[in-house]
Amino acid sequence: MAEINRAVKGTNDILPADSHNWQFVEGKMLEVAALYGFKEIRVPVFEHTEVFLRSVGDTTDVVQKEMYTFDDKGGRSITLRPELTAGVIRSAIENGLVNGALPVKVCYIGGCYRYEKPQAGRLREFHQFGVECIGAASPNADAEVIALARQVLRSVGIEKISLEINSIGCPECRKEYHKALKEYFSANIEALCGTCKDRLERNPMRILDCKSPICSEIAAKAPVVLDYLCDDCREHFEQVKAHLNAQNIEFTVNPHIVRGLDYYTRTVFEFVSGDIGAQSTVCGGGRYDGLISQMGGPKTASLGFGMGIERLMLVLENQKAELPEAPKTDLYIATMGEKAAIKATALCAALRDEGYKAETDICGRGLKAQMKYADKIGAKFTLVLGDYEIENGNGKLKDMTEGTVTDIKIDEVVEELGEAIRLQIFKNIAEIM
RNA sequence: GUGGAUGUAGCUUAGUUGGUUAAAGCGCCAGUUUGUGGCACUGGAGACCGUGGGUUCGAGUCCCAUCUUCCACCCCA
Repeated sequence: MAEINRAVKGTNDILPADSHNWQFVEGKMLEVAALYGFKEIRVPVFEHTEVFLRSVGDTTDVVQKEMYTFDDKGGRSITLRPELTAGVIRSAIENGLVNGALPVKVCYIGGCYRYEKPQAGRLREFHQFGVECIGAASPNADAEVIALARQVLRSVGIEKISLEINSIGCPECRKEYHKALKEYFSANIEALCGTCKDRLERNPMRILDCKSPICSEIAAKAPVVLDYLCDDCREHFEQVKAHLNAQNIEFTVNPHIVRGLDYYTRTVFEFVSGDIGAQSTVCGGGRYDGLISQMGGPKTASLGFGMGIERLMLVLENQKAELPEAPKTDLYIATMGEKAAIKATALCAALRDEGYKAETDICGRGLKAQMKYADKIGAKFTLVLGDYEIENGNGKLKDMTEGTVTDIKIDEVVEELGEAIRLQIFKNIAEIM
């Protein structure tokens, strides 16, 4: 196929047959976030490249090899956002939110862009839902944010998913830990895989979640972060766990989860699914107490998470979760002849004013074809309009699931349809009971 | 960036050891006395066989390159 009708590698279309699922999921996300007092924030898809260098970290893979960066016509270096936290924090500082009432609770839904090789659950354009809780230092903030993520997952129908948490400490205790790790791995350097040898200098914590069997065997006996936490960090982590337990949120402490973005401190967590292939993290987040000052704002303890919507969709699909059906047309008006077409236009307008989904033929097709179409789109009712109905004002309303027909007055179609739909709903309820 | 698999109508596929005008099912459109969808029947549209080279008298079938999609590594949501 020619390039003109092919989507860019790693991008996906959300087609009309699926869009209602996205609307459902996104609706739940905003709804649940609102329960915790989080309001939506919308920030640009691109930022000055510097925003991401400073926040995500210029030694991370995301920055080093995955960013869509270009110069605009004014000579600015621009980058399509690889994640949303950086832009949201930039906005919070720029607009003075961090100087207002704290905590600032915001959430977002939007596209992110990373130049990676696509595979299951990984795209070059993907969508994230996330929250940022700015100016909340207490451990119950951590638990609240985790609870929010969990409630979102449950509200869309995901029960089977596990929560893993860890603390990677503050810059103070991490320094000690890094030293201990380097010593430990240096002693075993010959056995490590190639990438891990590199990681030893750059970021020794990454060796902990290496999947090579030899490395992970060595890593299993490595010093554990939790043993190196300073008193404050340890106490914070204990409190986070206590607040999670208080809400009956199950979790496992996994000392090997290490987030790949530089800004994380103390609490980090992931929601992981075994149902979607190798890219199993559906939601990842944590605390970033140093980020805001690092970006030129006041020192403000904060945290948040990002949730991959495509991955969440995969989980729903693979766990065969039940999603609401797409909304169907209430009434399809099949017409025969010019006069009927004009009448149908008027009736549809009246129905739509009252909030009913009404459609009529706009292709100039025959009656049979129109009925077929009404069937295909799942119309609840149909009404045939021809010379006869126009002349004496009476018509037959057909219930498409039952096949039954009732006489109605054309000019009272709004009331008649409303009544018919109510009857249908009662009947469905009666059947369920 | 590395490795493996893949590519024939909108979808799912068939296509013999290379041999004329590339098949089928589903879907789409139209008909089976302009008055009622689901069933059946009939007909129709729709494919430069992913793309570009090469081998050959001849390539959807063989070779090379390239791209896409899928899976894994790396990394992340």
